[in-house]
Amino acid sequence: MNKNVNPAILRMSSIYAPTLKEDPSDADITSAKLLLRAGMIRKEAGGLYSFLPLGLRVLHKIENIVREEMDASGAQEMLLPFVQPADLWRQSGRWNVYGPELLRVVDRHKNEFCLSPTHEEIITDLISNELRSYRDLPKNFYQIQIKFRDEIRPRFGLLRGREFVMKDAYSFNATQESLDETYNDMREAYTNMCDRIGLEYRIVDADPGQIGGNASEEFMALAETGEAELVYCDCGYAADTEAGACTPHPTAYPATQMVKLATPGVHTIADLAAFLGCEQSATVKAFAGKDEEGSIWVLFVPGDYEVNECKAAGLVGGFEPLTDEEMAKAQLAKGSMGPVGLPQGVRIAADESLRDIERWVVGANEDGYHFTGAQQGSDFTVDAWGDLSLVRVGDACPTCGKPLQAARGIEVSQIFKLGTKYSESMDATFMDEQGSEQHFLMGCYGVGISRTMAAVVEQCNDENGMFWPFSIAPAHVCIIPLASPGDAEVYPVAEKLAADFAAAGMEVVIDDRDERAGVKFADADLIGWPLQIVVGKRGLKEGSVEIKRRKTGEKKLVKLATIQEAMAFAHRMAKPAGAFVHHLF
RNA sequence: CGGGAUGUGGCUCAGUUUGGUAGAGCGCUGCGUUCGGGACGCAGAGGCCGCAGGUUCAAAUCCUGUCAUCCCGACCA
Repeated sequence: MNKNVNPAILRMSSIYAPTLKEDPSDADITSAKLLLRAGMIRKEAGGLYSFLPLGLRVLHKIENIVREEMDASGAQEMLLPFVQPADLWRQSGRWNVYGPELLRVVDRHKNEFCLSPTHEEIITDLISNELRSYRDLPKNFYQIQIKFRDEIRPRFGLLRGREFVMKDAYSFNATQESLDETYNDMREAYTNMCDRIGLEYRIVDADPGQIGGNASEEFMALAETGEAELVYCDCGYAADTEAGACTPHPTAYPATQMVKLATPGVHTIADLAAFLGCEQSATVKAFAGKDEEGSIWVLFVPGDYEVNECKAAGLVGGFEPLTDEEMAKAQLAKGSMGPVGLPQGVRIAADESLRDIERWVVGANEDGYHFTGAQQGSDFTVDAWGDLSLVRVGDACPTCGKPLQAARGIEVSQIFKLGTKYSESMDATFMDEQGSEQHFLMGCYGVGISRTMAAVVEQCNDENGMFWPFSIAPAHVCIIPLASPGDAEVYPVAEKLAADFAAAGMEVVIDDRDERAGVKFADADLIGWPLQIVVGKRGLKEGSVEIKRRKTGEKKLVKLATIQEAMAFAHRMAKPAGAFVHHLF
């Protein structure tokens, strides 16, 4: 094993980074293909990856940025156990709720444990014993650790692994104002992280969902390959499509009494509107599902909108669409459901916007028939009103009214106000100023570290490979000597450059392999070092080397003397990486 | 968990329909010629064809089971 004479300089001749010419056949998304091809990660099994040296360098850089921002926010780092006793999960009630995604194991004493998918239980248990007074609050603890979730279908490389690296933080606050403050601090810290990492992202309103909190936002890295849909507006508003506020404008169908119409050949809302010669917005769409207790609900939204199942869950308390069999069993006529004459016990929920529409055009709960002019209050009554529609592109922005635009994104992090959900179930309390026991107000704040790495690649790639932002690149500069190792003309210059860069605080790698120029160029492009410096005989004749910016492809011949000056400058200013680039181009 | 597809040297794949004992390209080793955008020649190494049964004189190939991977659906950082 060769000792590395200057540890600040990476050597391609010894780094374990086996690059591949072809895409591995089981890689299904750009980031996975490129990270695998660049020798940064390897797949062990479905959703399980090894990080090779270069990949780990990137991962560590992201971790450190996250760590710095968390520390700056006043949060304190901890490390909680990865294997957790089942009892804690039984206390919180999630042992049964979590389902098969929670991987359960039994030890030699037949005690049950789980591989932690998240750490609310253990942190709450940990601090509840010793964080006793309002004087100790607020506190915010975080850790960077592996999580395990036994995904139904792991895919998309690091974007949806079963095992993944996450930063999770949990805050404990005495008052709502304090929780709001911590939440905002986290929001700011996350904004800083995303900016430093170089992501193109949007902060979107998210669905607090079953976690039971009352506010939540997600940081979405914009990418066509993202799984999440979002709507946004130039004014800065953005929301997860599932959480986006939606204000449809249904129109009234002209009718003064309820009429039952035979509607042969009508199967869809479009058919119905055409049959009646009206806008789709003048009809009402129905959708059946059941709540947590199994009670059946039929939801109604304006005909030109879709039902938002996520929001429905919030309104009626858990929501699952009925299967065809369940609908038949409940005597619901698929395709012609309406609020008039529903079976006993079926409840009705409707979109807020329909409140102002007195008479509806709806199914007659009988195949081939519809009602026009079904009257609210007399022909039927609505049990629950709420925002139930799925926001569409072009809808008015809730803050400024301009038409919303659509995009896709990768959820790289999320911040939550949990409230007392876990402190109540785990009975974690503190003593307030009045000397009475209170449940902690909690917040939780997660960053998908390994997912972020993949998200960056999804944004920063071209036909030749990746290009890393300076802040998280495995190294800043790759020096490429175009000669056989030991060449007396080229190598001394290349080595000197490498040493000078390293001395000035740059992370530098030298491609000292005995490879042809094409191989070195191709690998450098694939791995995505932000800067490449080609040292060849051609340039050296004039005392210069070629500098290439990977991201833009810009190339420039630069005199060695100029580089010396730039390094001296960067050294004086104690500003490494960035300062070089500006001075060299 | 349903529907579809695929498992063949390190990687990407052909061969399976019509059974006859395994191939190509890349990569790897050695020698030579090359050397500013994934070079060329010659000589090599490397596979009980995912696994387990079965049919057959004979199975990568046909049958059964099983495991894994990928795609499409319901869940999620």
